Amino acid sequence: MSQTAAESECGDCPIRHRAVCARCEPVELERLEQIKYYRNYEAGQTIAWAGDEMGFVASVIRGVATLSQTLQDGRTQMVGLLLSSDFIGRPGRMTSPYDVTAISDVTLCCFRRKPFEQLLATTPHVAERLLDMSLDELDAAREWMLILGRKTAREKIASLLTIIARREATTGLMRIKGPIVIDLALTREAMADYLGLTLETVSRQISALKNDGIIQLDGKRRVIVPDIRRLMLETGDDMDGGLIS
Amino acid sequence: MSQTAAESECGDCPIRHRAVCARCEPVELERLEQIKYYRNYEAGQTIAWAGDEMGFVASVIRGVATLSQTLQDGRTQMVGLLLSSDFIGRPGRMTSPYDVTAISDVTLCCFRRKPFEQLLATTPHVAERLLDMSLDELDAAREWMLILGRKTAREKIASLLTIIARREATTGLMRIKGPIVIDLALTREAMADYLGLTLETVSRQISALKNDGIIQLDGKRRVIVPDIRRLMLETGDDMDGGLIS
DNA sequence: CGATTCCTTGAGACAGCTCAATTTCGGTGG
DNA sequence: CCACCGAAATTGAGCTGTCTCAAGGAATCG
Repeated sequence: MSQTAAESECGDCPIRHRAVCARCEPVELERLEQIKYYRNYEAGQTIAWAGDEMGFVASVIRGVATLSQTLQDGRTQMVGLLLSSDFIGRPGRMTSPYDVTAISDVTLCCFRRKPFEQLLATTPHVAERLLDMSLDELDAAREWMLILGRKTAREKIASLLTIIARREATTGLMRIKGPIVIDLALTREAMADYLGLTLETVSRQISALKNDGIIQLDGKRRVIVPDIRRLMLETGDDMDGGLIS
Repeated sequence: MSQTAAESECGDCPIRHRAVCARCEPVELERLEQIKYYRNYEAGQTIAWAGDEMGFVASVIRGVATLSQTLQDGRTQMVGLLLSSDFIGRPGRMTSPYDVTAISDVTLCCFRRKPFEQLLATTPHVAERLLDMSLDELDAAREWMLILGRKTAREKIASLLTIIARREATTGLMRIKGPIVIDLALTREAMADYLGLTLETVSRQISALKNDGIIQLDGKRRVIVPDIRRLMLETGDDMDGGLIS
């Protein structure tokens, strides 16, 4: 009764073809449907603390969540940025080793852990899809490691914007030419935690990119990229493979 | 005919119970056995360049290999450190996005790609194990991201030594108390590429840890840790969960 | 025993951090 | 619609950890 839209059937789900359930047959989907329930979080709310027991795994239907780790003295590093269709939780593990936080309003499609694990063991399509998604995340983590380890502050900002633009493009319509509008759910501090910088450095580098005409700002959280290729040139990446045409 | 020891059966394999084949039934093992072959690389040899086509996936039987990425101007970041039993390659992808390099003498157990993928699709135990290993690697990558993004040079060195000590301990016998001997296969430069530092900074910080009595050196590549807990205190990590007793 | 590669150590430069004001934005209530 | 408030972002000035450039020293191998 809480949200009619969200409580709808898997067939109508906006992430049906991208989430962990993407390859399910109707029969498998029916089994998933039996163990699923929706959950909402407000921006800023913690979904789970590191070490907490989590009774479910979940797909992000809507909004942005983060995984992050903290050192003794409070330094924190974001280690996962979860957008719609991304998967939360690890089968076979009761507790999350990371803090999981909603940084915008978030809706999750949760699956009770035990039945989900049984499903994994019995239906190949879920397990296959989860493997693929995990390997994609591993690739993303490795790209992220290059950013953290070897890029300058300016390159880090350009890389983050490019990554988000790329992901938004995959979801909606892909356009190489013409201005791209990026809606950052992230605060400057969250960007700093993503990139291993301070929020002041993030702010300075965004200003610098703006002054160089590579990006424009519309309010605090919206970035307009007139020419994505100019932005990509700022990432420092080897441009061999890529979406250039 | 080339190496009698290496050409032996899976039953005698030193990584039998830890590699991608760990959970295989005898029947499955037999199928694997049909598509496997061994390959050797010398220290320093490249196993694959980024973008190269790789006709196989493989398990590391012996030695140490690395995955690394390079920026336009030559800056490089290591993104994977592959020890014995680790898996190389991604099912469903023809080319490696990373440079794969043997940094010591390496023996691989290779599986021809196509038959391996068929095996994946038909035998659940290989796919299950691969999912688990991938998720472990993802966790490792995230720990690594924290190191790269937020730790000081000294903390980075201490973390690397702790990680290698931990992995060697898993292989052999685990000992919490008493001196631990770490055989680094890595040069200072490789450590720098791992940690996002320069080799000079690595050298300086190792010297500093030595001068503080936290480690001792035996030659260039062998480190003796008299008290692992003192080293772990230098990592900056939150020590809540861990192998303390 | 020379040559090569790897490692150590030093001195100065600089990118990004810290600390400290302001300013801007977005919402809220009058 | 406007005035106000708090959170978020910007900007400045000085500091510091790591990098850069450079010179030697130690191990390893033919």
